[in-house]
Amino acid sequence: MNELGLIRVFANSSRPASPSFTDLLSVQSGEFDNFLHQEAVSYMTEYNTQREIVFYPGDNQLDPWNEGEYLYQLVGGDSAPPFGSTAASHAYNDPTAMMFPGVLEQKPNFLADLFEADLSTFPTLPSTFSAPPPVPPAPYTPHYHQQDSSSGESKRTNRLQKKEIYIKKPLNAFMLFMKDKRSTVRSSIRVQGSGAVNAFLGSVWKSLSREEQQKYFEEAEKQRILHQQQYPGWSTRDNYGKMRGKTHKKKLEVGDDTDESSESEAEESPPSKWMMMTPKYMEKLKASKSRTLRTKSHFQMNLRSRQPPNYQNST
DNA sequence: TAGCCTTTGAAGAAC
DNA sequence: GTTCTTCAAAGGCTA
Repeated sequence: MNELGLIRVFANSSRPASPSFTDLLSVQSGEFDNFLHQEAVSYMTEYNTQREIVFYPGDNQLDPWNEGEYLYQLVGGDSAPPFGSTAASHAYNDPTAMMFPGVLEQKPNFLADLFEADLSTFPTLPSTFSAPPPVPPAPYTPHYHQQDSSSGESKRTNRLQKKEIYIKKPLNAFMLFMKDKRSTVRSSIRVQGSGAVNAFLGSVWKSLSREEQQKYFEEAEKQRILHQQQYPGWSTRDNYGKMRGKTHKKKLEVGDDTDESSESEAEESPPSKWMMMTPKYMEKLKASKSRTLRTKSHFQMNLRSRQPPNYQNST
């Protein structure tokens, strides 16, 4: 198992739409190896008032998603204790010490020092740095099952399948990505519920390059074609309404925009810290300030701008 | 035990 | 043609 890990530390509770994961993937490809061997801090960036530190104490081949990968986010902001305080020390020492035994024994105030330090003294990627040839990506081997009722079926579709023959929609690229990465992320960020995990994976997905997303689009297209062959004549409309429940009712209410701005939003539960860190939440916050008469449906459409699928080249 | 939450993408419905 | 809705997965939580 690789003894690798990374820690991302945010000085504030908000952060911009992240270039960070792309940076991370650059690390994955080995670009920063020379630094990593020498420095505990692999990479750090600063944008506006945020500081992000990718912490990588290891010298193995990098793959953030391999077994042994750890990701921890220390959320700062108003409610976070000041760095250097006992509480803060506890907050970041615990997971870090657990992840990187020995590191903090040598540098007990490591993270606090980082936040006090002059960023310019830390290693960044020099423009003249000659990166080694990129590591070719491993062949994609998804470890999930399609139409396999024996493993982890969703509660709702499982229920429906017991009642009648129910053919599920093939998974799209993002769903495949989530299925592939969920377990790793869930164990890493240590949050309960899939909501936060999915929110995080959504932001990760958007930070991936098209090349990195491509394998999932290709796999989704393969599954779509296979599904078409297996169930000729089947259409997604066949499933319409079969999941209908409170969700549907709620969305219908949202569609009635006569008073949605006052009531439905007032009834929303406050977002978690984690959610407040997601780029989507920040977009939402920004949009809600300028919103006047738009309906919530319009609002959602704006956030979820569509992009043409990019699997055409793969066939 | 049903539904919510939360994400993106695809497809169909509605306009 | 554009906009909107639904459903794919996951599992802890709530009513």
